[in-house]
Amino acid sequence: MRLSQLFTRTEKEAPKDEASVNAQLLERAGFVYKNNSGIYTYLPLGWRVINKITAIIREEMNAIGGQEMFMPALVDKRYMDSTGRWDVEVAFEAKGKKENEARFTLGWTHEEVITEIASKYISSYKDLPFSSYQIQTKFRNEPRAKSGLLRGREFLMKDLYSFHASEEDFLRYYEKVRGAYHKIFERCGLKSFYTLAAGGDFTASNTHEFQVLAPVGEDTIFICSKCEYAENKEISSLANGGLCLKCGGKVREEKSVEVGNIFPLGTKYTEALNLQFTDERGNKEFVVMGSYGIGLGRLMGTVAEIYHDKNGLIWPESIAPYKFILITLDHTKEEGDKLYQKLLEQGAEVLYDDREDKTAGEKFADADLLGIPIRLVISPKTLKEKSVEMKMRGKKVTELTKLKEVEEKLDLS
RNA sequence: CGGAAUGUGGUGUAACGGUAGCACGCCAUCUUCGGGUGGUGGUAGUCCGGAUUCGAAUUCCGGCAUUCCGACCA
Repeated sequence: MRLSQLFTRTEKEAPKDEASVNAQLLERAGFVYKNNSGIYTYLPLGWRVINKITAIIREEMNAIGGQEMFMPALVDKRYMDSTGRWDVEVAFEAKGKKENEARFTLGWTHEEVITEIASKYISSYKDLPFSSYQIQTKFRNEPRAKSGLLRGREFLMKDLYSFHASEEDFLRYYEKVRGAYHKIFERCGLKSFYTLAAGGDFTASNTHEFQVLAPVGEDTIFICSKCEYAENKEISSLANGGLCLKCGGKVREEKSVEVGNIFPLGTKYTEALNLQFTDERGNKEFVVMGSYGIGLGRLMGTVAEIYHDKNGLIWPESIAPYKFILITLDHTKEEGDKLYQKLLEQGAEVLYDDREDKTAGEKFADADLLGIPIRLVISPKTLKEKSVEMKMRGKKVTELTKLKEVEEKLDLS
């Protein structure tokens, strides 16, 4: 992508109507646009990041047998009535303009919907286990959207649902999802703490959250400094400075962002929607269920909260919108074009700052703000050495690489 | 939903109740060319509705929006 063609532009000053670091940087850099409180557009650069995250999530979900599908965002009232979740506070209602038309909720979760669908295809223990996920916009009328992408009213979510013949089988899968989630967050550059928590509207039993430590987080968790056992403060029996129940290590209190959660649902939904199967002995049993969520925007926002410096974003390579940013200085566009073509031919993801009306300072400042991992500079200075200068975002050192050797020296994939 | 703050060109800001100004951006042009270069000309604004007043960006009332604190948070 040529920067001269990119339709967004960076902003020198932080927007005055955003206080959180993630929103300030992502808006300044042109990754997102705020349409309303808690409602954001992903602009081209931001959408690339989302797609990177999506790809990672898909890989890990597929690896544990999740089958991707896509459910309606308009969820008929009958679904939510089946479990008494029509009148929840966060639900948006949607209906046509005419009187007495069907009423819908804008999907804020899909347990009811997928359970009904599953009831068509699951009738025997042989049909189980089964798990399926989707990546879709969720709508929740949050009483207070806040912190940029961290708590929105409309947001992308990966929701996975699993169905099992027994509690034991469910628990085995639960642990698999746990592993997959840790991998996902790790691949996005985040260290997540597996945290015992409450289930809210979803289930009466305890659930687990994946928490990433960050001051901006709205959750407070207790973590054992030794074994990393963690509990959400809202249900915790631990105390700051106290001792861990598991290993006796010292417990500390931290602010954190809930980037994912996993819920044991038991038979709450399968009973409500009468999803039963016939077991080996011919008995009818209710299917045991779990649901597992990850907010994509929140994940992206959390990465921005953690990976930045005073000059801007610092994307982990795995989810950066582009791996390289190529800058030309002082009328070296011709050589820049050549290298850009070469990189493209090698399949490299490169953002090319070919703007001729910008000074070196502006280009460097933009490269920093955008947070592209590897910066390549071509200038009269480097060309004298028949080289291109390389610098990693967030590091001070630069090194020269011969133009001829770019392909061998750089990992272009 | 309770509390607080703030709404001025695209962005960030200034203006005692009395000419809406500055910087950045953008357009044109010249200049400069390794960390937001310098000049000249141009472009564009008081959230919405009402009230007070000779006169309202400024005061008052109502609304809407955004942010923050709290409640809530699958």
